[in-house]
Amino acid sequence: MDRRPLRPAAKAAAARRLIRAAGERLTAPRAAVLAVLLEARSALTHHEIEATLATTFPVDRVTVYRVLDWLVALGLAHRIPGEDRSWRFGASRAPAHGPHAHFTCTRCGTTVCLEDVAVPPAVKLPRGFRPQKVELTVQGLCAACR
Amino acid sequence: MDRRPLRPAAKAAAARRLIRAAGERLTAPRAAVLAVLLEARSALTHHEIEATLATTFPVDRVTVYRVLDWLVALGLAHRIPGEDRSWRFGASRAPAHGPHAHFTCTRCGTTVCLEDVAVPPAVKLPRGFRPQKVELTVQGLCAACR
DNA sequence: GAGCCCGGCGCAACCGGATTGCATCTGCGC
DNA sequence: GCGCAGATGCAATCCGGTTGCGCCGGGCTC
Ligand SMILES: [Mn+2]
Ligand SMILES: [Mn+2]
Ligand SMILES: [Zn+2]
Ligand SMILES: [Zn+2]
Repeated sequence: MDRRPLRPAAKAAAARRLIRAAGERLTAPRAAVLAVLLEARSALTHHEIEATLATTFPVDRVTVYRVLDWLVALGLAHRIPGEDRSWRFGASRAPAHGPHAHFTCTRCGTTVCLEDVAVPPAVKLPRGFRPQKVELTVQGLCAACR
Repeated sequence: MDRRPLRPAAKAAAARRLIRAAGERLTAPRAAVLAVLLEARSALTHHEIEATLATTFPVDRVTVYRVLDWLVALGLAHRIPGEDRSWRFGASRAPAHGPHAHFTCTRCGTTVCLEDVAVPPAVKLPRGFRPQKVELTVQGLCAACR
């Protein structure tokens, strides 16, 4: 999987700006984790985030978990359940990051957001069921794995 | 969650018939696990299956895992990834059990197959990506939990 | 700039679903 | 019935994620 950073310095600054704008306490681990998500070309597992940070700014794995939870609660990131019983995290770029589909490669596990795929807003449910959220995931092979 | 059996004896016979028809070795744990799935009104976790069997025909939990894998590989059951990092299993009733959506209650965890909800057959993917399977999951509250 | 304090951090222990290794048992073809 | 490939049971292990707790430091107050 390709997760080369896109303009690391700019993303680090953007991360700090986003945290400040949210009125939250700015700490080095928070900025570092969010910067990694902003730089990434795909949604990352906890392990991938930790590994990316290891070379530049090691952060305790529990802290990474807690920062990710916090980012999700804040709406700055979203959590994507995976086939492999681990979660992947992606930055929520737009302020009101709407529902969107995801693609997961069955071979390498890479997961990307499909921002422009419309998720069916409503499906027919059994009587009395109330929908809250719709999740649409496409599985297949990514361009690199074909 | 309601998982009262639907005609247990008939389902047990159906389970044995399905395994025989598949040309596979018929063992007591296999028949018992498949019967539980056929009787269930919703998709069950490994734990729920084990608990259901405990009263009538206790099966080692590792065996349950292995039987479930085997049923999925055989196409007699399908595996639904859940929000809670556990899997749920449902019998695949039709021989060519097509793609269908699922509903998961965010309160009690009950997961049911929505056999009649059309899953979008094709979504626009990035260049070079090849789709294999589409998964559509609706989260919300079930009738009992509202 | 120094001090305070609450919330964030690191560390170690823990949890639970799932997997693996291996010896024993058994369904079923002969 | 026999034999054996393959299924089962048991114990140990793995691994993603969580919890408890003492220390630390970001940011407000003056
Ligand atoms: Mn996404
Ligand atoms: Mn189903
Ligand atoms: Zn791939
Ligand atoms: Zn419910």
